[in-house]
Amino acid sequence: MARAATTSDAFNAVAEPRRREILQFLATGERSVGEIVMRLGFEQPSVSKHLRVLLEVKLVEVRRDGRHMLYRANAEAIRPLHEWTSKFERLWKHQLLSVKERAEKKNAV
Amino acid sequence: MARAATTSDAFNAVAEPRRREILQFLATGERSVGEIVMRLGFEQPSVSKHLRVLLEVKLVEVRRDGRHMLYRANAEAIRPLHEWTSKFERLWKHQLLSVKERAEKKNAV
DNA sequence: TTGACATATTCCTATATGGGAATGTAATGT
DNA sequence: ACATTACATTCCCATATAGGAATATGTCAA
Repeated sequence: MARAATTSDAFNAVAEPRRREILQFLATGERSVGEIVMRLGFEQPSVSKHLRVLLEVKLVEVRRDGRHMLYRANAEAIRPLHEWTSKFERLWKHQLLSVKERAEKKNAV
Repeated sequence: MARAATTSDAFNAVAEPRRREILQFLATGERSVGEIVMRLGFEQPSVSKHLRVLLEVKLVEVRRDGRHMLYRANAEAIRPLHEWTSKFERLWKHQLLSVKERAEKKNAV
């Protein structure tokens, strides 16, 4: 089997750095494709293709306004990622503490 | 260009569901490859290969104990993902609120 | 040394990209 | 109707998988 499709879930969709940039920009508000192109400096077809992937996994939503397609982030779809990573929160806090303690012990000697 | 390598960063590494399962299991403590195979039921070579990817992006660390290789999660490496998703936290709380408000308005009528 | 156990690597292959270039489609103004 | 603006889609291709099967490597025990 090959790698799972980028459209298979939010995890795969946000693995692409440019899609993360687009999402972050959209977090500041609804934007047209042209505005995204202007801001991020990617090729227009590239932006359209990335938006399609984000749309398929519902990370963004669209509405038409005349000739413009206005995209907005759907933060709800990012929540599962946030929750998954949260499972490790306790662990990294603890691990950081351990490192700190070892460092202090060293200094004490 | 093709898709970025799974080993290019943590985002790409955790896009694979099985690697997420392995990481979660390792969050409960240090485990040998055999234990992971037993617990998750994947083929041993598959587990080894996934662990290699996780290792390359430093999501796990290893040490040898006799014939066993003991892997543990390095939660620190997951933090960037957590922080990236956190950027949308305010947004999804707000969006949820909007949905709720619309629902209440509807009920009020 | 030999055998058994534990893990890693290699080879193979179908599949899914992401970028670039070119082209298609939809909506608006005149 | 026609040109223009704003996006979307298609085609092509180099590249990177992930799984399965087979094999290699490393470690300990007798």
